[in-house]
Amino acid sequence: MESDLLRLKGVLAFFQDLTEEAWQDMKDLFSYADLPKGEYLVKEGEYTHSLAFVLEGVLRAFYLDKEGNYYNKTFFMENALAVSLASVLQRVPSALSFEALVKTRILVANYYEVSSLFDKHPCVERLVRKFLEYKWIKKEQREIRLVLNDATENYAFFQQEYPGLENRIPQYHIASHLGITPIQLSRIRAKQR
Amino acid sequence: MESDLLRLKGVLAFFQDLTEEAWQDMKDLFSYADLPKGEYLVKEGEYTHSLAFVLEGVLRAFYLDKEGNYYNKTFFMENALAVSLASVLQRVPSALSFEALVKTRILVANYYEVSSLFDKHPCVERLVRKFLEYKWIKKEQREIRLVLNDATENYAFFQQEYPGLENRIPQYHIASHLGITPIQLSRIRAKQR
DNA sequence: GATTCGCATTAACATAGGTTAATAGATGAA
DNA sequence: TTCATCTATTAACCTATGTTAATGCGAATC
Repeated sequence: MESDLLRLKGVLAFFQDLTEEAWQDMKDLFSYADLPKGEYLVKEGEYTHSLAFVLEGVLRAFYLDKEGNYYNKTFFMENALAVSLASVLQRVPSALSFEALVKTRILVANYYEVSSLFDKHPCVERLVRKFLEYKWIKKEQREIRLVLNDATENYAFFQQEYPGLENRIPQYHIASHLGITPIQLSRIRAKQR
Repeated sequence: MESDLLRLKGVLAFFQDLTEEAWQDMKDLFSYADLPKGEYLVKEGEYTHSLAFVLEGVLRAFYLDKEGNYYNKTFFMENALAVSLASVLQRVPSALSFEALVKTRILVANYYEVSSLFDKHPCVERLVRKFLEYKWIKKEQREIRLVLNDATENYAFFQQEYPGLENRIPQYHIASHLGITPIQLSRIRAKQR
């Protein structure tokens, strides 16, 4: 549907306005995909080129260590752009996996096809640069919060950052994102009531 | 001294080999600076363009919140490249301050002069890109460690990442980097003995 | 409808880490 | 040297969080 592409266009414009010609070339690179609950968009260890725009649903990007502990790095709700940046930029296997936590509908492009527009449309390269800078700042702020704040404060921040998400996915996924156990998250929620 | 520039060249080559012509243009952009203990290279709130290479000494990059709590984000020892990336890339005031923790000797360039070499020497732009990717990976790994590891594990990692630094700067700076109090760090060190 | 399973909550106990205060060693200034 | 200051350590106590286990609820399966 046309309105899905318009939503994408609007989100991209938050980072950088595109010329009409750039957008015409860009939008053709996206196609629809449906991810059932539990399906992976990117699996750890795979080479990936996916750049996904979430139309409906929720994805998580998570890291798994040798002992089997996992860490939910980021959630992607409606209108979020999901990409395994380190992997795509360096063309190395992804250290992260991306999984649909509910039935999810996305628009997905091949990042390398997008980057092939850079020479023809400098505004696309600028968009990517600004997106990277935005992610960099977000990452830096998160690092600071993890060190300076306790879990109660981080949970309050989570609720602002991902409105309503606490009612759409299991609590243990949120606990992992906060770096605590589901038991401790349950205590924090009990105090909040 | 020539050997100082050669050290810089060697460190840059870790990221990307430069053509001889690029290096000739690049090295002229650097000049010496001496920072007495306690002096700032970059102050929070300032616009900065500094790209510093540490010849001798230690710098810290730290963030200060409204309540006066500070967080030592990164230390820069010999052969490290110190730059307030978010600030330089976005040309916005730095959220971080950079301070010499001991008498420190650096080579310093204006990042914008370096970036003006991009068109003439694509290998310089590639070097910067690879440096950013390297920092991105480091940041991601640190985020994972902060969430999945406890302070004892993080201190062990710190000792590997910054060999010998625990004997060159006050313990409370290290505690801040680990997100704990100096008291807790003292307990961890006592157990280590 | 009965059963099973996944998930959230709670309790009880253990450990990690924060706070305050006292102490002592090291450093620097007079 | 002497004094003041800064820093690290330790103790005592408190809070946050982890671990294990029990409970109960709700969704999915049969």
